[in-house]
Amino acid sequence: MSRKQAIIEAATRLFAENGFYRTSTIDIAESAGVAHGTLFYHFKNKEGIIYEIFRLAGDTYVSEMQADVGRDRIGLEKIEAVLRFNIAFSRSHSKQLLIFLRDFPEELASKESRLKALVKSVGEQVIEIIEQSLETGIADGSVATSNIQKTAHILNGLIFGLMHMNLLSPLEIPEMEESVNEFCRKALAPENSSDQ
Amino acid sequence: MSRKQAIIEAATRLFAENGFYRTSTIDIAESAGVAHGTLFYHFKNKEGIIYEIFRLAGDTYVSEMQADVGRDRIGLEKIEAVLRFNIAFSRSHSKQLLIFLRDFPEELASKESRLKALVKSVGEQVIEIIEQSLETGIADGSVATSNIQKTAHILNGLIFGLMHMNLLSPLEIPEMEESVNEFCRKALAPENSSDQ
Amino acid sequence: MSRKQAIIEAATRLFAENGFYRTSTIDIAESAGVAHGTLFYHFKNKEGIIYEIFRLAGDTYVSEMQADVGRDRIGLEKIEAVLRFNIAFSRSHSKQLLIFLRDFPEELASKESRLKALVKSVGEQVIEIIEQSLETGIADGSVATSNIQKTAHILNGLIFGLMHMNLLSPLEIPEMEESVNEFCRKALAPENSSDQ
Amino acid sequence: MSRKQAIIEAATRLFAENGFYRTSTIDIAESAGVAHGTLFYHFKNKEGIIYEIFRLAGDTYVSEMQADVGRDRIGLEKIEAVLRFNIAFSRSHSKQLLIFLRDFPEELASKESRLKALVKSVGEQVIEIIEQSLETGIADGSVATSNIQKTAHILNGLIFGLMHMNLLSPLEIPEMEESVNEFCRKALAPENSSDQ
DNA sequence: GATGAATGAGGTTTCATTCAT
DNA sequence: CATGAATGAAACCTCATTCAT
Repeated sequence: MSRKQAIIEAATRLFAENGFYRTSTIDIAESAGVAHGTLFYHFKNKEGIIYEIFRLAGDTYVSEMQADVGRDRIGLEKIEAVLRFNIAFSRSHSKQLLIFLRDFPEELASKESRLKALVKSVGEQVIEIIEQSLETGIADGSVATSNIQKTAHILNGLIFGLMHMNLLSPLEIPEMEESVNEFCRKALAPENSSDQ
Repeated sequence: MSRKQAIIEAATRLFAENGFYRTSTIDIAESAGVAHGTLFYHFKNKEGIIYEIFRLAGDTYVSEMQADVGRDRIGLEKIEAVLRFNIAFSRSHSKQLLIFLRDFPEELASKESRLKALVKSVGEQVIEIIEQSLETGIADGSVATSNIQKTAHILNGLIFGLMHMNLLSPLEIPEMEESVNEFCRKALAPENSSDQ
Repeated sequence: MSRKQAIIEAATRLFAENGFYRTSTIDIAESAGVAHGTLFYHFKNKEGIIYEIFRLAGDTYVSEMQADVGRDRIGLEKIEAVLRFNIAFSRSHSKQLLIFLRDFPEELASKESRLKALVKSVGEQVIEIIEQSLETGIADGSVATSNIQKTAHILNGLIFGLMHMNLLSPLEIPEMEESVNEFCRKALAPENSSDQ
Repeated sequence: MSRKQAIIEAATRLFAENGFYRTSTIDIAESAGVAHGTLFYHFKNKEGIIYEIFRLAGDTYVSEMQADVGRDRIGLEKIEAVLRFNIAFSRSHSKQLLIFLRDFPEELASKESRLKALVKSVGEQVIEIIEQSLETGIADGSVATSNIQKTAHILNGLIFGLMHMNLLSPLEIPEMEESVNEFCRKALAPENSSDQ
C-alpha cells in the first residue's frame, strides 16, 4: 500500500472515531506509519485529506447508486432501489458517512470551500437520480406525485435524516428498512392502487 | 441584561455563524462586552456555554411542541401540527438549530457528555409526542400505520433531515411545507379514505 | 468558631492535603464555609494565611519545647527530651509540619519575606535550646562534644531530616524513635562511659 | 549544544533560582533561546522537564556514590565515604539538589507520579549502599550497631537534613564536615574502641 | 520522495485580588 | 463585617505547517 493510501485509510478511521477537529495530523501520521512531514508532501493541508476521502466516497456513492437504480425498469422499483442502496451504503461506508455527518456541517456553513462544491455536486446528482426515477414512475403509472422536484427533496431529506439517526442518534433506533419502504410506497402510490 | 445572558446571546450568535470550534472564548467575551475571565465565572468551561444554550432551546422546543400538538383533537391534525411546528421552530430558532446540526454531532459521537444526555432526553420526548399523536389518530380513524414506533422514528427522521437541508444544504431547496404535509398525509392515510 | 478561625483550619487542612500552590483561595473559602471575599477581609493575601498558620504553630513549637526541656536537669536527658518532643510534635502537628516541609522551601529560597524571618527566628531559638542543653550536659558530665554549636546544628539537621523522611519519603520508614535516641546517646557519650 | 540540552540547562538554572512553580515555560524557552513550542516538542509537558533533570542527576548521584564507596575496603571508611560524597555532591550539583529539596515535596505528596517512583528508586539504592557499608563494617569490626536497617535510615535522614540546612536554612550554618564525620564515627564505634 | 525538528500563533482555563454593595 | 460578581494577567499546552536535509 502506498504511503498516500495509508494516510487516507488512517485518517478515515481516526476522523470517524474521534472527529476531524479532535484528530491531529500527528495522530494520522503515526497511525499511518509515516513521518509527520509526509502528510504535507502528499496533501496541501489537513483539509486536503478529508477532501480526498469525500471525493473518493462521493464518486463511489453516485456511480454505484446510478448503476443500482439503472437495473430496475419500473419507477417505483427505482425509488425502492434508491432507499435500499442508501441503507446498504450507510453500512458499507459507515466511516465515511459518519465523517460526513459529523464534520461536514462545520465546513459547509463556514466558507466557500472545495468541500462545499463537492457536496453540492454529489447532492445535485442524487436529486437528479431521484427525480428521474419519479418521472419514470409517473410515466409507467407506478408513482403519483403532485410535484416531482419537491418530492425528490423530501425523499432525499428522509434518507439523510434516517442515516443520521442510525449513525449518530443517542436514542435506540429500531430496524426500519421495511417500514421506510412501506411508508414511501404508500406516500407515492397512485390513487386506488395503493399497496397492491 | 445580565452579563450571563449577554454571554449566552453572543455565544449563540457566534456559534451559529462560525461554529463551536471556530469560535474562541475570547471572541465570545469581546462580543458580549465582558472580560474574558467572566465567562469562566458564569460557566465551568466553553462546553458549559453551549450546554446552557441547548438546555434553554431544548426546553422551549419540547414544551412549545407539546402545547401546539395539544390543541388539536384529531390524530392526523396532531401530526400535521408537529410538522408545522418544526418548520416554524426551525425559523424562529434557526441559530440554535444550526448550532445543534453543526456542532452537536461532533460532541455526540465523541464522549458520554452531559450534552449527549440532554439530546437523548429531548429526542425521547419528541418521539413520545409523535407516538401519542399516531395512537390518537389510529383510535379516531384518521391515521393508519402498521407500527407506531417505527413510523414515529420515520417522521422524526424526515423532520430532522428536512431541517438539515433547509439550514445547511448547499443545494437550492424549494419551499416544501405543503408538499411535506401532503406526503405524510398520504403515507399515513387509512385505506380507501385517503385525502378526502 | 469565628470566621477567621474557620479559614485557618480549612486552609491548614487543604494545604496539608494538596499543597499551597494546588489550593485555591476559592477552595479555602468553600471549605471554611465563608464567602470568597471574606478571606481578603481577614487576611491581606493568600500568603497571609499561611503566615498565620506558621506563626501559631511556631509559637507553640518553641514554647512547648522549652517547657519540655526545662523539666529535665541532666544535659543528656534534655537532649533526649528534645528528640522525644520533636517526634511527638511531628505527630500532633503533622499537618502544619507537612505544610512547612512542602511549601516553605519554595518561599524560603525565593525572597526576603516575612515567612523567612519567621522561620529564622524559630530556627535560632531551637538551636539555642539545643546548645544550652549541650552546655548543661558538658557541665554535669553527661555529654561530651568537641564543638557545641556544630553539634547543635548536627542534631537539628538530624531531627529535620527524620521528620522529613517520616512525613514525605516515598520509602517505607521503620519506627525509629528508640534507635535515634541510642544513636545520639552514643555519639554524645563521654569517653569510657558510653551507654551505661 | 542541542536545543533539548539547552532547555534542560536553562530549566535547571531557573528552577533552582525561582522554583518550579514560579518558573514559567515561557521563561525557560526564552532563557534557552528556543521557541516556546520547542519545549513541548522535546518534552511532554513542564513536569517532563523536571523529570528529566532528576533522572539525569539521580543516575549520576547513585552511580558516583557507588563508585566512591567501592574504593574503600573497611566498613567505617565506606560510611565516611558516603558522608564525604554527599557533601561534595551537594556542592557540585547544588542546583539540582536545590530543586529537589524545594520542589519535590510538592510533587511527592500530591500524586502518584513518575517523579515519585524515581525518587523512591534512588532512595532505595542509597539505603542499600549504606546498609551494605554497615554490614561490611560489622564484619570487619569497624562498626557496631544494633539494627542495620534503622541505622541506615538514621544516617540517610542526617545526610538529608544537613543538605537541606546547607542549601535552604535562613540560619548561618557553620562548616561542619569534620564534625559530622566525628559524630557518626562515635555513634557507630564498637565498644571500647571508639575514636582511637 | 520523505523526513522530523522546529515554530509561533492561538486556544482554554485558573486564580488571586478588587470593589461596590 | 461580609459578600460575590467581575476582572485580566498569566499559565500551560496543542497543532497545522514549514523547511533544511
